[in-house]
Amino acid sequence: MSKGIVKIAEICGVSIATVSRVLNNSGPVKESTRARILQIAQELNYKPNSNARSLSRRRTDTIGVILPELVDEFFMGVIQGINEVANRHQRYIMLSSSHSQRDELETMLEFMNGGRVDGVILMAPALHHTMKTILKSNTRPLVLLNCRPGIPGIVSINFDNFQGAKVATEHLIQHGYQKIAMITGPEINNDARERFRGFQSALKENNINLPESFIVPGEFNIESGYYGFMRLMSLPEKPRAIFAANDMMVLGAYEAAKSLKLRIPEDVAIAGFDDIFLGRLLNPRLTTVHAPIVEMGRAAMQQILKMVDEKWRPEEEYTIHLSTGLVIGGSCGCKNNNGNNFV
Amino acid sequence: MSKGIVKIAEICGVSIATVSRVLNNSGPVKESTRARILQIAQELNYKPNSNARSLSRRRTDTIGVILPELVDEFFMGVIQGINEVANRHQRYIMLSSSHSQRDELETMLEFMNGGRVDGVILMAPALHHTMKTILKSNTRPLVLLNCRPGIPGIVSINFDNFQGAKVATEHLIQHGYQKIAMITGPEINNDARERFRGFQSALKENNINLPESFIVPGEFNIESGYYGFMRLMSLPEKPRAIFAANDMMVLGAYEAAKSLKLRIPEDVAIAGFDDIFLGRLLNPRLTTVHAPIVEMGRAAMQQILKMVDEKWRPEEEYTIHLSTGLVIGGSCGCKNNNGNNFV
DNA sequence: ACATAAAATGTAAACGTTTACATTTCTTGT
DNA sequence: ACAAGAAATGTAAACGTTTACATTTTATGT
Repeated sequence: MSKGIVKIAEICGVSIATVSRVLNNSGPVKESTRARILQIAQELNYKPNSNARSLSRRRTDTIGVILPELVDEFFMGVIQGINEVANRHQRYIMLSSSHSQRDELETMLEFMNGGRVDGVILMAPALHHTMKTILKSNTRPLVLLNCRPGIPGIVSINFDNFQGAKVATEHLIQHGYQKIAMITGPEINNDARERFRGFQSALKENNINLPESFIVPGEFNIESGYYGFMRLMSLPEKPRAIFAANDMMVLGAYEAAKSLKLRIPEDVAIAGFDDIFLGRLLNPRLTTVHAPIVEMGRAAMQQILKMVDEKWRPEEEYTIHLSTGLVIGGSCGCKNNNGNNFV
Repeated sequence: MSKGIVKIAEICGVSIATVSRVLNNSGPVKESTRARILQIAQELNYKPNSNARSLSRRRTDTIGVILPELVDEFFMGVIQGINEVANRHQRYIMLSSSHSQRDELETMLEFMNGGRVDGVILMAPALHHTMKTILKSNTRPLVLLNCRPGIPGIVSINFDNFQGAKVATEHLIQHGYQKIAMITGPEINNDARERFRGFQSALKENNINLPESFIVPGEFNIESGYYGFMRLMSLPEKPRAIFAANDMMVLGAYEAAKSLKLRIPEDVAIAGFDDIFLGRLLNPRLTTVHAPIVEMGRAAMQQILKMVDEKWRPEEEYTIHLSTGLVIGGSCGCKNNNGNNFV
């Protein structure tokens, strides 16, 4: 027997066009037939075949999301925000996390040219140049997370890393520390670079000298935080405070401090960036910059929907900065009055 | 001008059938034309339209994944495993996390009848009965995570909660503790029930009495762990050891212990379940049961692909148990020799 | 050179919708 | 009762593939 819309049409003794009109609320249909069709559809448990539908309408109601990896609390937050807005607008999300850059490119190509999605949210703190050329062709709406490629017609969303880092650093300065070091993030990472710039800027404006040795490179993971801390503390002239480019590295630093029997913040103060869940459990609680990750996911989805639904495209490069905020714990030297430290 | 496969056909001066054959490696094609077609396709940056393709082949190479919420490290792990296998098999994953049960049902219906996916992985520790009726119609391959609905033809994958809980409890018993309490999980949660059963079983086999007051209900979150611990410690007869149904609750318990100035494990020993990242950072490090979450994701994807590709369906109810393992920290009373406690 | 089979290619009908356009059926005012 | 316009419905052509079947071309053995 016939299927889908045709079946309904046969049962109701109308044409498929009428059925389609009812199902999509397009064009006028007599109330009685509308009701009848709706009822039969209900009874048959009918759901329109989305492939046929997408083929015809040339849109899928699906947004592709490409993330670098799926390991972090960080990505979880972004997905959560994306999903939230997607749900609200009845969109589906196609998720892909690519381990290799090869995968990333392949997926992007598929998304851009394969008709699988209406638009793409790409999170890529570091952009392969082949990817850049792909992005320039710019076939479908695209929102970039955590990077600014300088390509017209593309929206990118970033934390205000510069400002956040600056504020955190200023806070350390206000405590009276003069010897402040930083454990940076990977050179290629856009966030990392901006955070470093913010740090520098704060020092400069306060006329605080920054010796080369006070800049140690990290990799955004626990281990590099550990070794970064160790390295700083083995300097002849030790820093009094450390700003770490992300919280993960702070975890390593705490561990290192413990094994060196250094107290935080009495011997060395610390501030981080991201405001991961764990930071709130540290003892002393971590002073850090809150990165609004869920908000980033939401904003990304909202932007992409705007582009898809309203065919809106930015004229030039268009960057949204999500403002960050300082979360004060005890690690910077502030009196830490919260009782959330389990450990 | 014409598009897609037609365009290629025109340029190469062949029929679309030939192009299709080349692109899909179906049927024989002369080597020279094959090469030619492939080259043109390459030049045009051609990707087959997946909607047309799916419509025709009646498969989408996409697997739907429905999760209850997207907040936890737990879900992240599952997705990671799913994604890993999906990548390897060139499949796409459509992710949906539903906050309301209404959403969950709606999404399931769409996935099952809308032709958007080839199969569904559903994680639902508690199953709405409407969902059960939907599942019985059983239109597409389905893998259930963390629940066993007792419906034939459906695969479900679970941690070996019973065994894990039993082993953990036995470990506490081996330390010589006789007064052992448990903070349980939500009644409706399948994992929670099984873990409780394992706990009971261990006590019973060792002839240890379990007073009613030693069973306090929790909600799998930090707060309930906190209050559960408080409640147990305000009993006239306090437990010497506590088994918590998951690690999140342990976090609350640690906090409570701290505020009561009770030492772990000297005053009260603790064991948890899940082996979350955080547990390794606690001081003392948490003794817990490792739940192989990434493995669960992988297994789920593998099963669903088996069902999709080989049209395999289990005759009856079919449950896979992923074995758990005890991770020994210091919270149970063991000498904790690892140096990973940052805090 | 010819019959026969194998290899290569082409034709056309699906797949299940949407939608522009055409046609029929109602209203409504006269 | 009729014309004119509005409302309701129908027809058929897309959308871009895959694939069964038919046809043409090429290779092989005699």
